Amino acid sequence: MTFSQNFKDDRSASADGSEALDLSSKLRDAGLRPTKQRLSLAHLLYSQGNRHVSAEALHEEALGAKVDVSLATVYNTLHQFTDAGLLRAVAVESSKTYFDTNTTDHHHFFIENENRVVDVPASQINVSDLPEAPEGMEIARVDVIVRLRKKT
Amino acid sequence: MTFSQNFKDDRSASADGSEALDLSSKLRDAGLRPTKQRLSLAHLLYSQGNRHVSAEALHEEALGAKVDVSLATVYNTLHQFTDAGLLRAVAVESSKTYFDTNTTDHHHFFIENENRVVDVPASQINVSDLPEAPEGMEIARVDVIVRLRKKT
DNA sequence: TTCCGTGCAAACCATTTGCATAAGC
DNA sequence: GCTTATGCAAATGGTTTGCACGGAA
Repeated sequence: MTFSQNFKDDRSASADGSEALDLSSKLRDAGLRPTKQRLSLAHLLYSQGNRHVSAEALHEEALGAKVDVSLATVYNTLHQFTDAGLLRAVAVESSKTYFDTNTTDHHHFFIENENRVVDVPASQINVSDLPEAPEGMEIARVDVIVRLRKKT
Repeated sequence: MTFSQNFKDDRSASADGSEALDLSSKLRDAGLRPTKQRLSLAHLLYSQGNRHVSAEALHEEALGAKVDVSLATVYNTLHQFTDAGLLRAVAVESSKTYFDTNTTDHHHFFIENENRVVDVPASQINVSDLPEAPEGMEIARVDVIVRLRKKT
């Protein structure tokens, strides 16, 4: 369920193949066939703690790790993972979409001049007195984005 | 649509001068030459209370009102207004950028299936216990987006 | 074998840019 | 007149789609 943030060997599966099995079942549980590409991307995404990646960045990372995937497949995979609840799309005003490997309740810093997203644990921000949702609507989620800029 | 709209609390509504003069000075004060196109777009934006528009929607609205502007000029104008503090860009995950005529402190509902943005007064949401900004950074703004979906 | 997933390239859509013309001052 | 805006069309950048091939069940 949760992934250790301290992987000593982050490139290859452990000797008994347990990480590969973990990822396989994670995908299978989500209704996704554990194909080579999906497993490789899942490994890149989930073996380094919480991350915020764009499709393009993940694609380059994959190529750098000798994982041969097309950009289209990276997009498809990111969306499939998101639909399956394995990832979460983060809304910032930049034109790119960022995918967050942390799907638990939390918020974000957005560093304006670097276009970078950083997690803020839900416990560190208190949001209260939410307004009522209009008739027939319900609150799906509350996102808090704390925009940071360089101090002048 | 008309110049004779009711403004309950709008202090910029003119007492003796025309609205055109108001908009002219508003633009001038922002360091922008009050050209025909900018005045027309400002009129569309600011004569109907608070709005959230996309560039394309504003362009169509302008054409419908017999205001002849190109889409490129609409984009340029929206960004100039935003840089000048007359508008605010709203970040939602939709691929489009929305511009908000309300530049005061407030938050947003985002209606997921309609891709629509609605203001929430700052007074209706309480955000506290914000985390420290990292070294050398400061908090530029805190955006709260309450995502709404149709109740099932 | 039957599908589903993948790769590729072309398509798409929102947005930006370069450059010649037109408008403010 | 000198400068700044505008319009157009072409370029861009992120993302998506259609279709033929290849791999998983």
